[in-house]
Amino acid sequence: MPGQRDRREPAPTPTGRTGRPRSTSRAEILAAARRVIDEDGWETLTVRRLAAEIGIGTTTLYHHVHNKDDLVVELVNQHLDQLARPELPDDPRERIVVAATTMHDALTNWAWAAEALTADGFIGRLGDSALWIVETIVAGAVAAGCTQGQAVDVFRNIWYYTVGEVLVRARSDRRRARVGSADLAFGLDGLDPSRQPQLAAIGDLWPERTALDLYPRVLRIIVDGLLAEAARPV
Amino acid sequence: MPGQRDRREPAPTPTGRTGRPRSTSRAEILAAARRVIDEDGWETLTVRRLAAEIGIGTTTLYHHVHNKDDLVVELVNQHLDQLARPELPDDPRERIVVAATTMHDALTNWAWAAEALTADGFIGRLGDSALWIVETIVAGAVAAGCTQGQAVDVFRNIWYYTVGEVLVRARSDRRRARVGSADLAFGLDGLDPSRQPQLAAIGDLWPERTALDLYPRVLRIIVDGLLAEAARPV
DNA sequence: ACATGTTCCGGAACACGTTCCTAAAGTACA
DNA sequence: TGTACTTTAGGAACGTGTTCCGGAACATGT
Repeated sequence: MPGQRDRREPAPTPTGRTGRPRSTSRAEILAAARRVIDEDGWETLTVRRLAAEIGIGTTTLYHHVHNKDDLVVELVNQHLDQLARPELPDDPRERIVVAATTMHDALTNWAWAAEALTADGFIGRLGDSALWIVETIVAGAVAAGCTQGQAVDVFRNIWYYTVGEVLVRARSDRRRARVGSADLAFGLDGLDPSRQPQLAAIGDLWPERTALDLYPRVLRIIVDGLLAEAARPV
Repeated sequence: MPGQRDRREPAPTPTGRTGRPRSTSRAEILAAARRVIDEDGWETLTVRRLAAEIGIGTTTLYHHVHNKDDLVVELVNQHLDQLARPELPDDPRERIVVAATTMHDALTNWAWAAEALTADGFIGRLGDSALWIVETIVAGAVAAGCTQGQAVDVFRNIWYYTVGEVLVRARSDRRRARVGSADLAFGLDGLDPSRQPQLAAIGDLWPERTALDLYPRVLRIIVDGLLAEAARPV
């Protein structure tokens, strides 16, 4: 019954392979996904929509991709792949900062990438293309005097902070878009000054502060602190 | 407009009300949700299951709760509410650390609480019971010499780090439980030593390092750094 | 008693991600 | 040519969160 589709079957390719030939490829799926996102936005990327875009059955996707998370992680990988490799400074500490900032910016600029961060064990699914960042940070920490174990800690904690920053910001943006008001996004209105005097006093300062991008500065603070702690004899 | 903070009405409004009386209450729903989680685990908490537990129609839930996220956030709020208020030290810096650690521990100990963190604008939906933490941190920063704006920054960045830590750990745990192997959880096996020499060398050190709980120490580093930066004249 | 106004309940239905299972479309060998 | 084997395709169906809308259940007015 199926197969009456007008999709051209790929070349016969009599290369020793047996079984039914694939009608589509993982690459084609990823490309279509990017197309959907670019054209109609991240929110419209559903499995069915994606399948329709290619002209294949919905469930056929699952023979090329484990699940949607997998697909998104792959998209982010692909995206990080095309990232321009920044010039790395000589100072190991600065190398760490540059590498981390690169990844941070890449994740922030593509809002939908934040979705991938919540996928189970995202880091573990990074491709070679993104691993250079991890490698750079760990190597930088070692070069700065850390043991290997401490270097892992350095990366992990940088990663924690980065993920949190990207995620919280992305989620707050989404809520702000839905609610409409920037103040309401953080809900710091209508609180009791007698119980939360400082918060009540701050009030409208909050959204204005949230607009600031302090990532590089705070990142430096964290890196400095971690390296200093590692150097300190226990 | 949403104002779910000032919802203080357990009584079903005895008199003067017109219309059909409620057959259930928000409180009852929350209690049932806790019961389901405690008995059969967080994963089994579905909208239908919850409704069945109470004996009401599935969609009736949505007249008492905006959506499932809302319910979870409320559960976490309720949970933070019952948290023992720790004794706060005199040193403002230490007060910050204690407050942040309290929230961190609360979120880590209840794995399902991590789910709430991914809800849009979680902080903005915190109830009075949890706001004391925010207040404490902000007030502590001010007491330590920060301007109000800097105090907001201090809290925000502590929050970023905390969310990232909790979330990444929770997600890694989940993946590890599914995959089985601890090494695979971070996927640092089978990488190319010529391209990622440091990572390849580290190998099995990773899971062992991940097991460490460095939150308090790194938190202190961040707090110290942020306060120092705030004190530094620009 | 009946109509009106108001509030709440819940079944039907939808879109989503995902799994199962059978049929299709090839190759390899008789 | 036909039969066996192998690999892919995709429809049916499930469980999920969520919305719509008709009607039930009350208080009040006539």
